Amino acid sequence: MILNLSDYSNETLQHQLVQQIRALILSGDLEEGAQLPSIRGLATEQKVSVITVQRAYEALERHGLIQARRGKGFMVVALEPEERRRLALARFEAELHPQIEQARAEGLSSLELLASVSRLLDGTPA
Amino acid sequence: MILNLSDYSNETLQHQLVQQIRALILSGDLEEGAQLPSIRGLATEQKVSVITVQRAYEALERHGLIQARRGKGFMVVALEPEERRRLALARFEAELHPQIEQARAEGLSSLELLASVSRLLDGTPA
DNA sequence: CCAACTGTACATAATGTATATACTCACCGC
DNA sequence: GCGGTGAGTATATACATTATGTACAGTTGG
Repeated sequence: MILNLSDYSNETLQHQLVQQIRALILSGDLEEGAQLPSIRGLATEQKVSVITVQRAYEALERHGLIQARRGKGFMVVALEPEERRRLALARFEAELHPQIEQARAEGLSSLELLASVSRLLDGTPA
Repeated sequence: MILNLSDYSNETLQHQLVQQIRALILSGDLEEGAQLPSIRGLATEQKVSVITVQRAYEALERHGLIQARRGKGFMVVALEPEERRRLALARFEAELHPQIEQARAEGLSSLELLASVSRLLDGTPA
């Protein structure tokens, strides 16, 4: 599995794992029913501890994205494309909402924020 | 000082302090040159430990928003309104950028993200 | 049945957060 | 000038979170 973990990131290893596997699932790169690497396999491959992967997989399970089968491993659950889109949007908005509140509290207007977001989005193709 | 700290927030007490005092400064509610409450004073008022306030004030000092004077206390530095706006925008964009990257990695398009942001911004007056 | 692989559980160490307290510096009144 | 008071700064400790390493229990295939 192609993952890009950094020991220098502000994000915990666990969080990096969750985010990157989540992206593979919600984008459809990891298909429903697909088998995830075993906890030990991924820990060895990514040179992290077993518990780090375990905790990441548990978080993804709580998010409803994967399911554990003891003795078999974890696999991707079946989600409609619309449901995947809904989950992605929900996460984005949940993260964005407090940032907007803080920016407003700091004196920025909706117009300024919208212009800022547009600039960030224009930086890369849709 | 009117602050709203919650023991039940996902954010650390320290972070809550930083964000709320930062908002008071950048919005202009706390004027340049204004004296901040002493570390002990604010700790007593907000019923938190002295070190919690100390760490928050240190962070705000690193952000360039306040300055310590031993024996005198901390005070708000002089910032042009345009500089305050620039700082507020920089924070917002720094927080938003990784969220946009993650949302894209999860399969969302720029149009979807822009629509989402607009919805969130339309929820409250500019 | 047994070996190998799987997830799950547990003990330990390091780091971050928060509390309480002590030390040092600055200011002000006598 | 000196002492008291209040300021920031530093230190020890406890707790929560993160990560490592290892052992236990379940599953599968030969």
